[in-house]
Amino acid sequence: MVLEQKYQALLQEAQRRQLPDVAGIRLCFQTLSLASAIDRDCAALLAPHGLSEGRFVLLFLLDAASEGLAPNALAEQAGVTRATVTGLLDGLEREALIERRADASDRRALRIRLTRKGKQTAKKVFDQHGRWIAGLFGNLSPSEREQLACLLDKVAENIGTSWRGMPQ
Amino acid sequence: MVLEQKYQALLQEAQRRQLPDVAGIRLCFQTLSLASAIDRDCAALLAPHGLSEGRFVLLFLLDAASEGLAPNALAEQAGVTRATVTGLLDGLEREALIERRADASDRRALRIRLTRKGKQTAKKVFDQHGRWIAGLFGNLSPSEREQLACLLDKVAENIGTSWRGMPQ
DNA sequence: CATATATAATTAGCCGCCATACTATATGGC
DNA sequence: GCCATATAGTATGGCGGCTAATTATATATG
Repeated sequence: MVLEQKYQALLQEAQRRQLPDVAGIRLCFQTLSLASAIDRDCAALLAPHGLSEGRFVLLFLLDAASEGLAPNALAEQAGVTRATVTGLLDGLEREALIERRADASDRRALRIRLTRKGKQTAKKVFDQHGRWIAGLFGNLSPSEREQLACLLDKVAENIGTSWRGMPQ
Repeated sequence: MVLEQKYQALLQEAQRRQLPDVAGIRLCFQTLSLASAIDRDCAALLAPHGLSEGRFVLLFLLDAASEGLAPNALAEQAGVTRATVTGLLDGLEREALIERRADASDRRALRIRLTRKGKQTAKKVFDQHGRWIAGLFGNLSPSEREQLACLLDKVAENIGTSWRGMPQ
């Protein structure tokens, strides 16, 4: 697997400096490079539909809510700020995939609904996205998948614990 | 391991819709969530030094080049555009970690050098960063590391091949 | 020598994310 | 009923990516 250019540069430097645990560093960079590659692939899949990953998430959430959702609910479910949702909705509205309607009972609030085009796009994209993900991990056997999940969990345990309180 | 909020929402929807291969989807989201968590952790480690990940990479490259480097060389080694390097250098210059000097032999070119503060920061941060990474993967045995690297490679093979030419 | 082309760095504008600050509206306590 | 406080959505500005365009300088070619 090819590391991202920046990681290749960092890794080379780490080797030159004979840092301890170069293998661990390489593994870290490999993980990050894979994730970036997946993100890029996903972005390339979504772009022709006028979607980014953030917009896609909102589209998905809205498609599941036939009555529409308020921006603050979208923000909470997507795990981003309301300000970010405003920006993503601007994009979706430009693409004519959603519409903002005033809420009847609260004049501060909005109700976001998919347009007809939004629903059509959603249908097409979800299908494609599902097959894409299935393809990504399709050549791993069930036991390999379990191993991978287990190893990722094991790494995740260490995050946030490994440098706080370090001698600066 | 806890998935990012957005992935949790997507996964729940995938389950509700009974999409095929929910396990594969979960594994994908787990990988992406881990990478995001690593990035966040790294950002938190670097921020007190006035560094982002991009700036850190340049700092690393510059520390290795005692004679300084031109922005275009930095761009190439870091794998970003020269325009991006200009922005990163602006940040590093604001933090007084680097200085831009005119190149003696080519009046278009610059030579970027670390300041004294830049060198000191570099030394501290590299050390801390190295220990941080080592800690991240420190609880994996050699054989587990090899397994993980192998599984990541196997996933990486599928990227870019799994949706091109799909029935849209 | 003059001109065309290539290269170095920057600027400007876009995207998606964030935090912060603002306006409008609801709501609860006195 | 009035005012403090909370909430909804947005505006603003920063960061770090990108592409495309600009300006200055080098270099190669006729």
